[in-house]
Amino acid sequence: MPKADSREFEIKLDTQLCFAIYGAAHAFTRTYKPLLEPLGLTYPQYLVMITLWEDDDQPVKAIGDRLGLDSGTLSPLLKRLEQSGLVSRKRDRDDERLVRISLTEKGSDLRQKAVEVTKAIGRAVGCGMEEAAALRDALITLRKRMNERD
Amino acid sequence: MPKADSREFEIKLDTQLCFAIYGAAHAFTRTYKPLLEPLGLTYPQYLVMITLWEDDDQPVKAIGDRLGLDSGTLSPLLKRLEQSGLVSRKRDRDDERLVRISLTEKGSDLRQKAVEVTKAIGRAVGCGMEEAAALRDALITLRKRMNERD
DNA sequence: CGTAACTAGATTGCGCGCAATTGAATTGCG
DNA sequence: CGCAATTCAATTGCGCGCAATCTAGTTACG
Repeated sequence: MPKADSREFEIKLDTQLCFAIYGAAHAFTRTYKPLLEPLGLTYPQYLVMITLWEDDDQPVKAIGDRLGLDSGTLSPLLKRLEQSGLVSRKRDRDDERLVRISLTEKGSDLRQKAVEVTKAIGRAVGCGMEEAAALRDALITLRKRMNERD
Repeated sequence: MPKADSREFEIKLDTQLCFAIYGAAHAFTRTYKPLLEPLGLTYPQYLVMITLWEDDDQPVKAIGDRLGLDSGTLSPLLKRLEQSGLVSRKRDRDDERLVRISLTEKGSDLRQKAVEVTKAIGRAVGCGMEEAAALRDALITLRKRMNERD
């Protein structure tokens, strides 16, 4: 039994929740990478495309709120998606501060291939829907608690 | 009930486990950041320090295996830790391919402050030990399954 | 009306994270 | 022994992720 003294308190990597999350996050990106490569997307770009498939024609800010990313991340990312011909960027006529991001036809069509990626990931995760859903909800709860406290 | 056709299959961001992990990982780094700043560490640097507090004088490769990072990430990171005076880097005498990383006295001493960070994170997570441990184990299992399949 | 506060997006700078390449040291095999 | 294959670390290049700063457009308030 370790003493309460700071000099004796152990910091064990394997017991830390944060390290488990860190590792799982990397495992996911590694699993996604080869699946998204044929679509010409990185994982964050894939997330942006999902938000657009859910709701087309959104301002950058809305996408950022949805994904928890700021313009420093999104501006160059969206420029790359535009370069790939998947989205278009136009100023909102009524509020010229806004840049609205819309799917091109190519971007819209990509969704069909993305569905296969989602299914492949489901197989890679290799656990039941309920188990995955429970884990997901626990993580969402955790995130909310952490965001509240600071 | 959506049809099995790819054109109809929905990809809902909020139902995706990967997005929950992605978000939780970012929430953790955001929570760690202000706590680690006084120590002059980033979160990945903190992970490296933990592995060294557990086992001093390790080759770069061993640290990489432990954390799942490669030399492309570790080389510059370790150089910054050396710059901060927390670690030293010396070639192994017996096998000159290896660079052994050791804690300096300053690096060793930092552990006491790190203990307080760990405790603060525990409070921020704001859930019981058993709950956190269960979540952690579920994530470790998930990671293992994903790494096996590719 | 006009200025101050606010908001949206872009840019810069820095630190990962990872693939690919390089170079040096070591091991293995004929 | 000698050469090929392997291993380790460093480097390069690219894409996030985020803080800080900047510019332009909008809103609020006197």
